[in-house]
Amino acid sequence: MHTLSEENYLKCIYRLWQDKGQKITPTAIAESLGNNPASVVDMIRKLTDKQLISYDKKKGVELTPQGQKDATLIVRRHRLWEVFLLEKLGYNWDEIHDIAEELEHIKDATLADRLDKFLGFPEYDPHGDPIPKANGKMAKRFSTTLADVKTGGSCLVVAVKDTTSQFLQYLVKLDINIGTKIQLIEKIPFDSSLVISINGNEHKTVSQKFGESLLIDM
Amino acid sequence: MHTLSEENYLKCIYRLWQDKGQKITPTAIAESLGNNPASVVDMIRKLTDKQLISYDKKKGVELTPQGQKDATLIVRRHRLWEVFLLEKLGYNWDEIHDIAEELEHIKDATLADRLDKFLGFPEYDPHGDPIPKANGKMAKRFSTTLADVKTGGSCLVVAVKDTTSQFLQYLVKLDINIGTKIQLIEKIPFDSSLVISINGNEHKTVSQKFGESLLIDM
DNA sequence: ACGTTAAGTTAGTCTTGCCTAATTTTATTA
DNA sequence: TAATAAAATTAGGCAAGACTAACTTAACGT
Repeated sequence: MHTLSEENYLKCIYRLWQDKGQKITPTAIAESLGNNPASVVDMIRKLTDKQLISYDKKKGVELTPQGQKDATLIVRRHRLWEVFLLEKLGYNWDEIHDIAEELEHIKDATLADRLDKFLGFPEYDPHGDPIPKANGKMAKRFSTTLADVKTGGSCLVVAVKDTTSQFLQYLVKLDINIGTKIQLIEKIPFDSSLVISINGNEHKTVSQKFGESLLIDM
Repeated sequence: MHTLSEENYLKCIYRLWQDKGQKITPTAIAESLGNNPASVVDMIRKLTDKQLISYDKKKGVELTPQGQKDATLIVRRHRLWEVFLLEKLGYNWDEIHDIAEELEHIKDATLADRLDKFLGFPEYDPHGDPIPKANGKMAKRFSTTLADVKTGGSCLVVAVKDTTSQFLQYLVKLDINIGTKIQLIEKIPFDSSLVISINGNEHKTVSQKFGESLLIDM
């Protein structure tokens, strides 16, 4: 199988691919992983040799069918472990990502499937991301953010785009969870800040960045 | 905290210490890990610098109080994960060791305690080894083996000293489990083979090595 | 179109953790 | 006790995966 590093690169490329659908450049990968672009070039060569990705200066980095399969499995494991940590071990929303980051690399042919069964075949992880099934398919991924809502409109929080504990802890503080109802009261033209009402409560102002990190369903 | 390699050395030293109580030499560690003695010497230096072990040519390798604490935690995590894999995910006896070998290195301050609670604070792991408590204490460890039983005597299997899948699969084949009753019918003087009766069934002959790998309670 | 900046790449280095080969130290035994 | 065997150690090296510095290629604004 793959090394820890290879798996992290694969997952990163997969995420960038899902997020943007745009051309994936070495620099983008480097930024995403906090690595040096030179290191990324090394790994691109390695993963290309292993036929997990292809790289073309025009098209950028792309996952091969095998690379997609492997990356999907890593994501599947990550999200299943997150469900386990939250539901079974009682961790908080903001604590599970980093631990799942380690657990996802445990190698065993049947582990993910057994865990999936044990957890009752969940469709979404605690952050609202769909969990790939054993066959690679997965439920719909949400893409509309709070920043896309029209003034006066209401929506439901269905997922988060950012899983850092800084963001998640902020959500806890604001009492926002998966399923929370948010109404967009006003957009401030100056800096695109958003004035919102959470569950019909008093108005609060959040940044544009915040709005873009919260996935919603209208 | 420690690297994967450091943790594996710590655990190995801990095991050798528990097993024999004798002097722990670089060669013994090398054999146990399947590494070259030269590599062991490197790591001894590293762990000594980190104040986890002490090394004296006369006394051999010894764990410092901190080293004991850290090693105990690794063993705790390993055995708790084994219980989880067997009881919750339905793995077989002989499949869990290698997976737990990876899971034991997951680093999180509260993970072991949460898992312990989730599993109902088990005292022993599926191989009959006592699980260290959060405070480092643990239940009695059995030390008498089937090879110590007197001819005609009976005993109960309480643990295995060998956790390789070769041995465990052999046990499955013989229908021996934790709690199985075994009577020693005869010892063959020539090669110390043992003629036994498992749960009162027909006589079977096992090797001395086999007898020494099965921990029992009289 | 050309010069400047950004992106990508190459070359060389470092650390970790392992190795082999050679050497020194310790044990064993004739 | 000397000879030999075994164990421990040192020296040097290698692969993975990161880095910095330097160089090349691409992009972009005037």
